Amino acid sequence: MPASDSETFGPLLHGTARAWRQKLDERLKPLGMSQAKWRTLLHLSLVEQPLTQSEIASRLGIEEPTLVNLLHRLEHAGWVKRTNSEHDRRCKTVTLQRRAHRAIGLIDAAARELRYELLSDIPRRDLDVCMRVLSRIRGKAERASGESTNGKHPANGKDPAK
Amino acid sequence: MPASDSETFGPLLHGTARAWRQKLDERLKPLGMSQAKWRTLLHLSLVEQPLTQSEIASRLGIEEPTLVNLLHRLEHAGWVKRTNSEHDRRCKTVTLQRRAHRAIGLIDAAARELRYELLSDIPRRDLDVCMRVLSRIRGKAERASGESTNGKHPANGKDPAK
DNA sequence: ATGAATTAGTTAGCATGCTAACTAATTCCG
DNA sequence: CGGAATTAGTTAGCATGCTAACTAATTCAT
Repeated sequence: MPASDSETFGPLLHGTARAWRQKLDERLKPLGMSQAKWRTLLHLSLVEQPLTQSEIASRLGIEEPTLVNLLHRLEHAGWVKRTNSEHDRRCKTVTLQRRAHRAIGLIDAAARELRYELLSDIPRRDLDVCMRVLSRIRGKAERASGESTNGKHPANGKDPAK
Repeated sequence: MPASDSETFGPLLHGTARAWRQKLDERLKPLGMSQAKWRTLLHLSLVEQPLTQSEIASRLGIEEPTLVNLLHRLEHAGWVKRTNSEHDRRCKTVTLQRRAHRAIGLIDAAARELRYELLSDIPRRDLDVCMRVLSRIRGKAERASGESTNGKHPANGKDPAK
């Protein structure tokens, strides 16, 4: 039974992502930060123009209600500020507070340090292969909801209970 | 800048795992199931002896309180039953209900089908490389909490607010 | 120009994960 | 034996994600 038994790919993928996130969260905790919050701040710091909430959600790849919640926490802790847009009264734009500008360097350094620890001794070529495989899987999982790539599988027969 | 910019490895890993889980949950939904629940049932179905809760948590790689919650839902929906152990009154053993035995085949087929769709056209060798890389990363992320591999980074300066 | 459709944001409610702090039972040791 | 330490399970409270259903504002189409 090779280490590559594809039965185990799902759990392995899931477990690796979880372990990485947990490790990062553990390191960011003393800074009052977490991966989800940090990612948000980072995206905000990379643009000049303030973004609207839906733009941010889209960049982060999360749903709007998830972001609303996240922003509540970020705003409450003084990392960001929400401002009603002039032009479109539906929109709010989100800007970083000074505090965030000051902290982002530190936070980013912790993330980069972890990345280095986890990836540095893995051969570049293997990493490349791995990233291509992941991209491909993610692409397929995100595209196409119902349609099987092959014609097989009715994929449903009964709806037990409920 | 190649597609393999290691800056993007974290988000890619995280995003791929999320896309996979979401796709599976979407397919299991009509069966009243989800990835977390299904994994639990699957582990229970692979042993003859009923397991205790702590054994299950350990096999699933989740914390006990997380499992307690999960089992509440599984029990409430009639998938499993909890029984007080005779020998050790602290323990409870968990067994599958008939309903679960009947459904597991269906559920497993859906999971296997998805795995096939996502992985089948990826060259075996690439998949092997990818799995080895992931294993290595997970191993490093799970081991060793504080110790940096290099001596750099004071990694802390202020504990803002809170 | 106005009613329908769309878009931005929110709230409510759930699922899945965590840590901290607790109870009850068992085991370990002196 | 009997108190200390350990183990199993729980509760409480939070973070991060989701969908569904809602309000308010804007845009589109007739």
